[in-house]
Amino acid sequence: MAVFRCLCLCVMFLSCLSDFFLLCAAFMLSTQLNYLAEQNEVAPNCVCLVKRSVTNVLKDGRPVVIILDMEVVKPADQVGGKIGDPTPYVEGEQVLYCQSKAPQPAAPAPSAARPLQPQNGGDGKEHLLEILDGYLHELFTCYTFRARVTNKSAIRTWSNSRGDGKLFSMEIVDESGEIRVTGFNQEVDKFYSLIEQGKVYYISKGSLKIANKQFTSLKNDYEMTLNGDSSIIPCDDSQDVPMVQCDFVFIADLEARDKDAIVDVIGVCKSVEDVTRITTKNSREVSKRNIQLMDMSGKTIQVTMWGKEAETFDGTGQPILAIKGARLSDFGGRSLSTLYSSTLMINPDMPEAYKLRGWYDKEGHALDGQSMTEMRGGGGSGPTNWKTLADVKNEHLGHGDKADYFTCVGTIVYMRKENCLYQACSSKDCNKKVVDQQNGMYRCEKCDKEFPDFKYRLMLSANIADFSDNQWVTCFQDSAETLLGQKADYIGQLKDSNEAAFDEIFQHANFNTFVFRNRVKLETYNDESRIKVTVVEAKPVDHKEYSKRLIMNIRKTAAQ
DNA sequence: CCCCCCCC
Repeated sequence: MAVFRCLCLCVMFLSCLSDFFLLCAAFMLSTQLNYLAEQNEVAPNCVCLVKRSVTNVLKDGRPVVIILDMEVVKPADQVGGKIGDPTPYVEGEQVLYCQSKAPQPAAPAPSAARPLQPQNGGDGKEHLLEILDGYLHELFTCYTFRARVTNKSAIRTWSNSRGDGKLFSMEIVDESGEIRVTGFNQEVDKFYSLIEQGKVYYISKGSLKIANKQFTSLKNDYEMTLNGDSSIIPCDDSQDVPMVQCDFVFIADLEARDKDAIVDVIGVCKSVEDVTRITTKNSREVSKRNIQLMDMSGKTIQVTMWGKEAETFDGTGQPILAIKGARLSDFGGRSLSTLYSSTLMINPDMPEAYKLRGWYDKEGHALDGQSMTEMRGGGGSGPTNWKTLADVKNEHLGHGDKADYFTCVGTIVYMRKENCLYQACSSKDCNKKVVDQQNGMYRCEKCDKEFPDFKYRLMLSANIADFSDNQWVTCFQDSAETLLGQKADYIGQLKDSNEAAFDEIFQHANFNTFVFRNRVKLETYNDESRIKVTVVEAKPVDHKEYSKRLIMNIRKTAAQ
């Protein structure tokens, strides 16, 4: 079996080298072809047959073609100068470039074995496009790809007005690029069980169709459909066929991407939530797990994974996670969700993964990261949403339907001693304020009971400040005890017995600095709206982590 | 010829 190891791309390169209209700017011989240059076989105006090649696009749009296999069919000295009138390749003008426009209806395809002949006349370029287009279709129906299956879907059935059936799809990659391949009905029966993800196959005689970019992150304008003539044969000698190709987007850059974009991302799995079961709108039950992914931009984003992947995902040791083909959502600003078609790779053997691992173990681990996903109404597990007190006001946090949560570093500048303690129901788990019956009994409305005793609980109003602003906040029991450095019952005892010692606690606690996690919500009483900030948690400042975050922010500001 | 992809 003759095996041509190339995708459609090579047709363009045939044209670039052999036709009379187009001239590509940069060709490079791959190292195994160095001998051609060393033996002076490749010289200006020689005629070459390009058998295999890959292409890259430079930042300025110029294509660079790397030739993997090539034969000099006519030495330069037998050609006698330049042939025709080549013009520079202009982005977007060529059909056969892998990121180019869709093919027009195919012209009669020339034989793949026959060299492409130039046509005379002024409409040569358009005519050429038609011929090239024919070549493209020809390739798909004649040529054999030797490619690695990087993703294989489950078998799915459909039923709609146009009929019903079953299908599967897979993603394949070779040295020239990647493409999605779909098989329907009989092809499912014929090939599905043969295909193993990660393995290499000879795949031949597919049909060509235009890819719908809405559903794929693959870098190909085309897709292949298997048909009755198609064959798929396992390939044992497959070391040289590349692994999955990713085009990673920095997490920080996801801000600028469109909602619903399909993207490739890589990051450290910074934290993992427990798996949960949810019921969809179609009353289907599915497992779900959120993780926070962080990369070297110091940004984190929430990634939701589903089903078996959610159930089996193991985030211990904070692995590197690469996802090819995740969907960008605008939930919480920006978040990601995996699709059925996503490829998840844990600690993949990729340079990006090693770089991230090194960075994270050295410095990244100490960062909380700035999240692209703003969690609203989240309890304890969301990402840290660092804000200055000025940010809280400028960004109108808490003005939405649900409360907002933010974290700040704040210094206590004042605490109200008045009414900081209240007498609470003494029964376990009831913290309701009791009414002193003035007869030695305390009544709890919630429990609808009278008790001979009560417990002191704290509800402390504090004014905290950072460099940008200050803010009144309310602390309940645990956070108030943290701020005051004493237990509520002890503070209560002192209040009744030793006012000087009670005052001393407040003196001592003033001007201490904490990390505050806060809930903020607009509250309205007596037709007056004001922001109410409640401290959810107060903890000591981790100065090492705080310093690293400040340095990161300085770097970021300096880079702007 | 599918393209469903979930929940907050």
